[in-house]
Amino acid sequence: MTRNNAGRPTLARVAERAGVSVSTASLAFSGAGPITPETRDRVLAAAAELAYSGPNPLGRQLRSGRSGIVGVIIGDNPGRAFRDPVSVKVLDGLMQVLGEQGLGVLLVPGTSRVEGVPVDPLVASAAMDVAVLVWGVVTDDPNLEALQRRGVRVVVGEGRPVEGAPLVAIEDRAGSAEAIRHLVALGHTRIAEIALPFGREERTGPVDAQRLAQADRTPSSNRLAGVRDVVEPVFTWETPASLVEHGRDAAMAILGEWVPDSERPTAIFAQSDLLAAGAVIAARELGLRVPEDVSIAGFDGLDLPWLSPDVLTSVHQPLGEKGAALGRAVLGLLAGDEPTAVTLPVRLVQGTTTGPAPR
Amino acid sequence: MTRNNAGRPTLARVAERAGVSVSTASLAFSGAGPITPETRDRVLAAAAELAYSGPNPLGRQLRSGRSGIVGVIIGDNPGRAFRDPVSVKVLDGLMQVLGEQGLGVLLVPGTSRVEGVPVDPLVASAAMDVAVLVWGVVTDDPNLEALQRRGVRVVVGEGRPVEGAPLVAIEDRAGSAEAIRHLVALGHTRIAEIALPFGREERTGPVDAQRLAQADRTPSSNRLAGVRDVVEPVFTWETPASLVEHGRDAAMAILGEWVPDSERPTAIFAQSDLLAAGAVIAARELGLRVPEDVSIAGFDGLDLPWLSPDVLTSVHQPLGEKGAALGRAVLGLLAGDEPTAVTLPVRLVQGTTTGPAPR
DNA sequence: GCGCTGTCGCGAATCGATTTGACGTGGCGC
DNA sequence: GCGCCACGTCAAATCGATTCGCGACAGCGC
Repeated sequence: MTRNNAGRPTLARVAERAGVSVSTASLAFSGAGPITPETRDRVLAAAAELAYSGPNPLGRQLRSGRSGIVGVIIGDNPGRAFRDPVSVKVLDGLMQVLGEQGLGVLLVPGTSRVEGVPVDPLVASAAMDVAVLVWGVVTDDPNLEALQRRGVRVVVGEGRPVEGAPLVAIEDRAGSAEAIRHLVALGHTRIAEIALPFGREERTGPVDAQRLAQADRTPSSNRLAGVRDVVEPVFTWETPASLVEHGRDAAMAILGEWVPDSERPTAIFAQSDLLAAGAVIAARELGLRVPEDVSIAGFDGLDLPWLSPDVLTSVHQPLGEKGAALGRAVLGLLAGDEPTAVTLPVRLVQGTTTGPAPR
Repeated sequence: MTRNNAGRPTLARVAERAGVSVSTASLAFSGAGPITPETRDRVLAAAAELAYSGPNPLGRQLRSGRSGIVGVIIGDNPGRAFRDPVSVKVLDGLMQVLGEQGLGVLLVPGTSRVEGVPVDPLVASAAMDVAVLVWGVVTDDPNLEALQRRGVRVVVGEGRPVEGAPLVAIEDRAGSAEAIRHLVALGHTRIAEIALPFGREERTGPVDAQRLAQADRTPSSNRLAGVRDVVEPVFTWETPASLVEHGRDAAMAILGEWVPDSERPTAIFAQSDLLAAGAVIAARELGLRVPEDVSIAGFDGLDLPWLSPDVLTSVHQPLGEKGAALGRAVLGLLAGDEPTAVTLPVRLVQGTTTGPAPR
């Protein structure tokens, strides 16, 4: 096994060449502690001659007990997780804040690829100072358990509260309720709903009361509740992920020809913008006009240029700010602050996809 | 400064409790070396009692000289980098391969946020065994220089060859040429081109010969060359990024009303599918039929359900496989293999967006 | 019963840095 | 001129694990 850094100079060699002790050489680089400019320059000169490019992070990390790495547990492999711009924007805000403190983001798959092993090996043993669980922590989450057992502190985004862990959430319930009130105010009475995955296992298809009772995952369960704070939807369809094609499939089932015109929902509330966009596309393909024949509202407030000329009516959530709040929670944890819970506000923004109910 | 792992048990404590030496306890966990089942069980039992969850990765890393971390230098902040599904798919393939070996992916911004500092602090000092430069290495790339100075080995994707670094590329030039030949065979003579960023600084707008001579970045410069292997485009527009809105803007300029019908290009080749999709949307908005009035071809072979009912004619590249090849290159480097260059094949797939030239 | 062989556990060195308390020196105050 | 203080440097301990070579002990064959 070739060692990774075979033959590279060490601080000891630099110190020797500069004619100082290792401790002094360390001071020259870290700047923590008294040292005369001449001594430091001598050390730096020696370093330059040896092509020494600064202290080995591994040594520093062991000594300080910190890796400078924040693990981000993404619900699935990136191929799926990052197809949704929502995740990307949150990650962006998070990296922004962490980057300013020199902290790096380690991407960790949230599902195990290996049968019989509950979590990814990285969850179980990669070096990280804090882990961020970005989406949908469920009860008895195996990742959460593994991390806590290791003593890795955790920040939770959009999940159920975890003892001792900061939580960053948004007003899922109130926002959903607001969207529905908007539809009701427009005269809609037959409102259908396209839901994000809310159960432990993935399913697709219509949802009945029994299935609904198993709603366990956030944020979908909160959004389900928000809808029901206002009306009982006439139809709910469960999707396996927040993707355009699933929204399209759902809307096809909701609006398809087999539904008598008199019973067809006049409005659809989708729990994400990508699902809503899929619904718009399905409506177009079915020859239905949006919003004259059917109104469609989403959740997230994404900018979707390809849906042009339509602009989604959507519950806007501050995605970058959510990521930033997660980042600040991480920093707080590292600084030893008491964990707190943050709930960010949302706001309904009307686009062109909702209008008065057809008569 | 609170140490991160204050009070957590160490291997030494476990060994003490189990009544064995530290070295034996280490063997119990690593499994490398002879140890009787009874001894190992005693150690594991002691570990369980102390809630010791396995060797501290930091200690292990220092000793082995390896961090188990692969840095992925993303050209920009993730907010921009991952808006393109191309990046996501490559990252997915990469993580797949690395994950199997227990290697983690550290996301590193490729641009510095701080004035005067050429690279992100993570590039300069984060622990990583190998760095992957995924997109468009330019000559004198500051990231590349910083990494090489540190002695971090590098894998290059889609860039100019780097001494001692494995390279993974695709047949950009041949693929572009094939797309153009397809258009020519359909009778198109006035072909316009929408280019990915190809210069060092970002620009938007029409491109003249002088600007073209500055083409420095891959893969765009190769695709430019491929087009010119077949015909000279009548018009080239440069975009700042591979995004739908930029493709739309470009196509608006190319197809807009100010262009006399007799001079309007009858076909557009875009260097990415997102750009091509933007062009399709622009054509729709301008009331032009695709492909009757204008043919549009892209590059990447993305699945774009929201472009429905259109399906892009596109040069398909094996994105996941590209990521996997990058991953294998990383593993090869770590195993000490001689670096090699890989070029993956592409393949033109006809969709519904190209057809015979209008007469 | 002696010696040889193989197995398993142990001690100590090592990875590369940080940090603390001690020490020497030179300057200054009284 | 003596003593004290401040400043800068250094030696040594420490972080937590891995690994190598040695030694002890048990079993076996003759």
